[in-house]
Amino acid sequence: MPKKTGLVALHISRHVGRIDRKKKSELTRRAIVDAAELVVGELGYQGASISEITRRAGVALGTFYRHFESREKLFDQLLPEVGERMLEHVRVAIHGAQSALEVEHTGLEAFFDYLSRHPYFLRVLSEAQSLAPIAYEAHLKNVSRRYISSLRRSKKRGELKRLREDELETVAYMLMSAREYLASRLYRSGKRLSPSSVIQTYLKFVRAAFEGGNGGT
Amino acid sequence: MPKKTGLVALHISRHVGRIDRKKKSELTRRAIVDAAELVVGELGYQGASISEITRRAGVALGTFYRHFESREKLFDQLLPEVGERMLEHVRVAIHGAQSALEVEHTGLEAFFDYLSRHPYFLRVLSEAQSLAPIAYEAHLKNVSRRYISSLRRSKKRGELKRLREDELETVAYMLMSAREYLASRLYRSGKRLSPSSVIQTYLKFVRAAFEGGNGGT
Amino acid sequence: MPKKTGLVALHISRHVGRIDRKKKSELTRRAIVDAAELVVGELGYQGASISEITRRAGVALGTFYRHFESREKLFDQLLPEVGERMLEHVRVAIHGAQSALEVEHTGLEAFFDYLSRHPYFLRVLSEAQSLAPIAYEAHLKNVSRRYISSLRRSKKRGELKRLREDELETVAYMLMSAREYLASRLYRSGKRLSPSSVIQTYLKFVRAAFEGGNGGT
Amino acid sequence: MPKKTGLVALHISRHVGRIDRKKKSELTRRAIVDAAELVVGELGYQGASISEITRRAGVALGTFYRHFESREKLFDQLLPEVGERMLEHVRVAIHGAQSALEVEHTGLEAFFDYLSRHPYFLRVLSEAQSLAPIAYEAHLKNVSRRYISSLRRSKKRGELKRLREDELETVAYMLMSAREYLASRLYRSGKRLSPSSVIQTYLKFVRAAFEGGNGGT
DNA sequence: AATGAATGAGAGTTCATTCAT
DNA sequence: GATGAATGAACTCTCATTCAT
Repeated sequence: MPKKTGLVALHISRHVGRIDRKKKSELTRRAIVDAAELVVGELGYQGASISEITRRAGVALGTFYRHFESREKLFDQLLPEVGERMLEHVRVAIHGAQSALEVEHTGLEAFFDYLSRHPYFLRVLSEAQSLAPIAYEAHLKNVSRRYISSLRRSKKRGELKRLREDELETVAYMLMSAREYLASRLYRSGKRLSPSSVIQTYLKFVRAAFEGGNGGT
Repeated sequence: MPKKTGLVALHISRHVGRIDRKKKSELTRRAIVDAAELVVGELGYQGASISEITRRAGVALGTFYRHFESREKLFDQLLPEVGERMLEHVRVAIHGAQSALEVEHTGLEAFFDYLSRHPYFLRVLSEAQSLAPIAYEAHLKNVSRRYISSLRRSKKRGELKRLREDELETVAYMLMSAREYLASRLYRSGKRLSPSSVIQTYLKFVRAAFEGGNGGT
Repeated sequence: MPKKTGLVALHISRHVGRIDRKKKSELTRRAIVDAAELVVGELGYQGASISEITRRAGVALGTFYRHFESREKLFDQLLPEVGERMLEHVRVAIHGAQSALEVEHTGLEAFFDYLSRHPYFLRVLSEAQSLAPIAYEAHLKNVSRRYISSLRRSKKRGELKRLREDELETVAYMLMSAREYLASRLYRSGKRLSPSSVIQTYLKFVRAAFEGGNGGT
Repeated sequence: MPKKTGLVALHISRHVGRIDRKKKSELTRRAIVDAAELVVGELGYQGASISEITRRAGVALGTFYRHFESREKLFDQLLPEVGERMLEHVRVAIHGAQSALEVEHTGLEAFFDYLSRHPYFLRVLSEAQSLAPIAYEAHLKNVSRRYISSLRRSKKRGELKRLREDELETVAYMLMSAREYLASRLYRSGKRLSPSSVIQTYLKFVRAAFEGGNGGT
């Protein structure tokens, strides 16, 4: 019995060993991604050297290259990955919203809320446009896909009478860029504006476009 | 006599020399700025090395430091300087517009027109947000000051009833960011959208916010 | 009973296991050596990383260090080991040759034949001179020992009248180097010469030195 | 006068300045090449890191890249450059030799003489075959061109009756490789042989092939 | 005996900046 | 003022080797 158990145990321990290794490796990868978000948030993509990232992640420099092909490849993955966490936060918040305008309202509040809790995210997002364009495109796709289909559903429910189906994409991009930009204004530099007043103005603007009858053209 | 003449001549030549020098120096400086716009437009701020910029400007590397304290300082001045040329183009176009909406319409068309004529400008503009933040702020100030006071004038003429005075700044930022962003979409990457359709949607959106009665809150 | 059987079985299996293990271990070692020849042949000693060698051998990276103390130690053993296979091929071919000249002729043909069948060998051989000097010396010793004693036997049979006993070593080295070098010329780069014409010239050269009366000094 | 002289002096000094700079730059380049020969001679191509080479040349690391595009490009130029100095030494020595055999004799002695005076050259030469193949080819071309035309001239003078015109290239390669190889034997590792005895055997070998009537085929 | 994630020294290369001319 | 050779800190990336499993 002990022998068999021993063997079984061995068998298991081997198996467990592999799982452990894989798990540990996954943890290391996550540590690097988290450190990268931190460092990019503080120093920007340019200042985010591999040595600084690994130093903060608490791993050796060479370890980086077991998890990412290159610095560039990390940056290609960083925003989509941490962006997904932000999206999840917003998704939860807007669940159950009754109208397109409510989605805008709750969504923008949730976005601002996420930013105040994750101060590093905004720089990861905004610098990506120039410095990690592949990541930015991927993230944008993630966001715009949901955004556009949300607008479409609203239109099918009878809202957004002014906007044609084929205009929803441009509208989505305008609103996403406005949100991102207002966020930059709020959470960086001067900060002369308050989140709530910005939200109010944004909503007023959006309401005008979303409500009312057919807007022509 | 010859001496005196010589001296006078020298004096004159010195004087002329100074004017020439100043002129020549100014020309050199301009050559560097122009080359910088070109190089940043092609290779981005990151790829714009001093040696590449001076090579294109046709001056020696060391000459750069006669005109700019450092690479960063050049980048601090680049966008405000070339941005002024873009603004002038737009300014001329919107001169004589009768309403806020017409300003928007003519202004956006002029902006797009400028971009298609100066393909390097867009990258200088959009990358500046991350890579030359001081320049970006300065440019933004230049643009927003004119934008906001234009909106104010419209409001004084009885337009923009929905918007309160203190909301004009936020509105201006939203619209500037939307313009810049739509430009990125149009003049880079996929280009699935046509300028005119984007302009139409943009205007419809803006019209909704600009026209109509008081929008509450 | 089941227990005892179990134990016996275990004992047997252990015994068998040991033989198997030894065999398997030897197979693994051979797999690594073969992979190393392949990789060095393709990428050179410099490009032959442990990870590439083990990848091609189908074993884990760490397994390498069960069989070789270090990368360098592998390279110390590689050429002598694969060189022995080449030598065997030549040995078989020259068996029964009637004169020193016939040995030269058949041997050179067999050498060229081996190279065309084992395209990886030549690089393992020629780069070893710089990059695996210990291996090169060992291989050279293997080759020259046989070569010199073959020349000696010929001399004892009355051939090679021009050459003194103490000159045979230098002659052997000259001929070996010429062979290796001609092989490089033939099987690499330009290949403007044909094997048979090179062999003819080589033999003419050797014949002159091997035949005829005492050459003086 | 002083003024004019001053101006002239200025003019001259400017001109001289440029020449000085160019000269100084050329000296720096030469210092790097010399250091590279030294380091490759001691540590081999593999051990010849840029940092070690520049350290010995007494210049900053970055200076290297003002004179060579890359480490590889330096290695492409190193052997042809230092090889030319060796060739010059040999050229002077064989000047006035009366026969092909005398050329061989004087040339080999001069080669060995050069090697004993420039102990670093041999490794630069022999490792180049594997580690700087472009340089090796270039050097070989330099050497073989002279060698082959020297053999041709001898043949035209009635020597080398055994060898056909089209065999001279193969013969040249055989002899060059034999010389290089014998040099390796003499100036590296064991050194059991003396230069003079090696030269004697080499010459005996060559004499057999060079002299005598038509050797058939 | 086999595994493969982790390590970290060290490589080649870039480039903003300096300064003697 | 203009020049451009020289500088060296800082970067990304490689890979032989170790060792816990």
